[in-house]
Amino acid sequence: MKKSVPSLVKDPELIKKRREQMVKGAVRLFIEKGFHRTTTREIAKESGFSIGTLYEYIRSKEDILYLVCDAIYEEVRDRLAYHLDTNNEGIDRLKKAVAAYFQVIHDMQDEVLVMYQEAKSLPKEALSYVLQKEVEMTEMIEKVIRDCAKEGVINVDDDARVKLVAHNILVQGHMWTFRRWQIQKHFSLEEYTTLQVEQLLQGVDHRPI
Amino acid sequence: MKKSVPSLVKDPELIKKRREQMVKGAVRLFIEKGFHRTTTREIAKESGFSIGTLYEYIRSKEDILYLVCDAIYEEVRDRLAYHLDTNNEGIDRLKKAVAAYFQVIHDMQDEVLVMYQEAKSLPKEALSYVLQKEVEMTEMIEKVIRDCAKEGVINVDDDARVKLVAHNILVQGHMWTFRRWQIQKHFSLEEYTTLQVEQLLQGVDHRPI
Amino acid sequence: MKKSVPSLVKDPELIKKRREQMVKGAVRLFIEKGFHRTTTREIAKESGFSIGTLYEYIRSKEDILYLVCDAIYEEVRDRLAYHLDTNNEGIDRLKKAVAAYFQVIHDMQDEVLVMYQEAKSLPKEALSYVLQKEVEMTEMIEKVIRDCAKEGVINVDDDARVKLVAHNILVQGHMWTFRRWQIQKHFSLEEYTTLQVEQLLQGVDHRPI
Amino acid sequence: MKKSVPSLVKDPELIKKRREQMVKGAVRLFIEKGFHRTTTREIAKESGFSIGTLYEYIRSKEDILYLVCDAIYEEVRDRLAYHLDTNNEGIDRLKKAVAAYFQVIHDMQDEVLVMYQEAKSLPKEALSYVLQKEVEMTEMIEKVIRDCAKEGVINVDDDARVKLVAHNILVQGHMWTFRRWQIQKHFSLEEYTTLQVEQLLQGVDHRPI
DNA sequence: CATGAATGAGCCTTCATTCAT
DNA sequence: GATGAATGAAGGCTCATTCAT
Repeated sequence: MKKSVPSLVKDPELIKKRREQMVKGAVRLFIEKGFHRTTTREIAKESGFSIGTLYEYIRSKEDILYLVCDAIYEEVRDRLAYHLDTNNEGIDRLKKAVAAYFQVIHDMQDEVLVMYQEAKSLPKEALSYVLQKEVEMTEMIEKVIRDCAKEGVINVDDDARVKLVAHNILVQGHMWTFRRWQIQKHFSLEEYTTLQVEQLLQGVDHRPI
Repeated sequence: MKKSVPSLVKDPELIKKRREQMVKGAVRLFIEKGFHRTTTREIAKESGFSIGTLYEYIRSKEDILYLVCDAIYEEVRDRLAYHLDTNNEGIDRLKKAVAAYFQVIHDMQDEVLVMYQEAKSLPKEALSYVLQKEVEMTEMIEKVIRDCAKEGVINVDDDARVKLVAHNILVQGHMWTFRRWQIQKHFSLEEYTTLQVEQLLQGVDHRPI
Repeated sequence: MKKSVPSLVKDPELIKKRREQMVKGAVRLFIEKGFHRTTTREIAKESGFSIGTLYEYIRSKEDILYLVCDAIYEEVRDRLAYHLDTNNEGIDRLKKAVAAYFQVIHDMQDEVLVMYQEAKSLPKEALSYVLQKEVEMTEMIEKVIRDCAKEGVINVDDDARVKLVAHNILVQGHMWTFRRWQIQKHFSLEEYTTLQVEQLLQGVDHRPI
Repeated sequence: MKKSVPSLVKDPELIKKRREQMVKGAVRLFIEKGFHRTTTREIAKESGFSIGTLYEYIRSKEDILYLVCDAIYEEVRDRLAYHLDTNNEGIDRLKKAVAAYFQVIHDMQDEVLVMYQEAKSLPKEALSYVLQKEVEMTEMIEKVIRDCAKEGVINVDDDARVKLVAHNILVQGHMWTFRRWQIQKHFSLEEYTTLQVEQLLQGVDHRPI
């Protein structure tokens, strides 16, 4: 399911290492000036090698964007998965999940921003792969909601509503970075999290015991 | 507060007319291929005049982007304002506002998408002007919420919560276009509106009498 | 049947003029260092305009090569046609034709050399168009042979032989430029022409009265 | 008289073996895409070793072209020499020589084509060496003609005419590959050979007894 | 005012060659 | 001797912008 970017270099260890450098450098630059205004030479330099070497590990500039988006998604998902793993019970399961998710987004603000703003420049096929990750993220959140519903701590009758709530949560995460110039002026992350959870819970007809 | 784009042409009527052509053409192209992949030549052609003429009415390509973003925001705001004008009472005021807002976004899906995706490429100053419009939009929604609160049909105690709810509504509008590949597969606009309003109302602790 | 190279410039007069400059400059450079070792920048400079302007009149470097080959063939053919026009009778018709052809090749030695050496780098389709010109040239020579045969001054029974003789003549023309480092050391153009005609005539079983 | 290409490797056996691989691979690629469009990496791969190894046996890409041209010439000449060795008498000596030469060219069509098309890219000095082989070939043919003349089976008075006829034969060989898209459509190799010999013989004033 | 030809900085990418392992 | 990762000069091409007509 994962699209692999071909490389002229054979050693897989080296490919991994160099691509990590590359992604790191590219993210820094994309954050600063966006994908289109960043040149491949700048990326090479920021990554610590020559333009020739850069092209030993990718075929085109778009490959870098794909690598960047892929890496960011991977990290977001891994971090989230890690936090969701903790055994929470009852309504806490959802609360902690939201908090964890918001925290991950917060920690990776710039990266998340870049990814959502530049992914559209991906070639069609690559874009599909990346969007698939978004679907996976949604499903992770959906699962938490469904689990809570099964336990009876929240009341979300139909599947459509589960989907909607999941999307809402996801988007409220993005909102923390996309509207930061407004939101973060008024709320700390904790406040934001608390308030959104309250909104959410009432909304899903949570009845405290 | 509005940033005016200088033109070499004097006749204001003409400026208006030409820029309307220009924005219309540019939006079509930006929707299709994005700001960076669209050339000024293409914009001129799509607008129905020569590249030379194009530059009689703007100073740089970025000016076009500003004009486009400005025009789209203007239209969204105007349409929304028009719908909010209708005299609604009680909780309907909010319901109708949300519905109207979602409808406007729906009607202008492509334009909204383009604006939010490309605005980041605006020069700093121009970006500020455009973001200001976002603030205005938020305030329009905030006002509706506050009015409802005053009437007592909803219960939003503090100002922070008002802001948050307003932002949530706004963002749920964007979500309708940004995640359309997911959302619009599962919901019609009416369903989406109904469900989101339900979520919202429960969330703002609306107690039906 | 002629493949036209698209241009961004509209004025046909200008296109013609600029392309003539371009072909002239390119031929000079191709003669000196070949197609692959000549850069588009050099061609632009040699033609007297900027690289940007160059690309207003062509789409790719290969277009230049096509223009060059086309122009050379056109000129060779036109010159040849002009000489064949003269009313000759009897065996003179053939003698004069060969002489005229050799003379044209001689006058355009460098151009002919370049064309035959570089045409292979043309994209497939363009190559076909150019090879078509070669066919036309062959047919012109074939006609002369056939006319002499009809008159009875030479004796070439079947069509295959006509073709062969025509090709031989054509190739003996190329030989004058391709093997010049050998041939032109030993013969003047007149000597070469005389000798080849002699060979040719005996070969086609010419019986002097 | 043979220009030797320096190698970093000492073992002459190895040099020979590797260079044979190299030439074989390079010819395949040159036939397919020409010298300039073939990369050294491709040649290394096609030859079965690494780019690093390739450069152990040559100094530059042009060395490969030289090796290729040299090898092809060598083979053509050897094959031709082998066929000329047979003891023929009278006019058969010439007939068989031409037939043998055409056959060799026919058997090595692609190689011959490549050599004549790419040799021009050789550095000046290397080109001289290669052209020298052409001279040798011409001399081989000249000798056959002269031998026949001495025997009195053909009548070629002066040396100039011998040279010319030799060149004609040589070039008619090339013609079989260079104009194959025309010639081979109309003639089989036997037909071509027969017809060309007829032309030739009549031309050199052959009087059958 | 309108036109469109001219400009050239700058971009992405390739590839012959080197050299440490 | 063999390998292949690293290098960077150089090439083809684009496109925002200008300016003479």
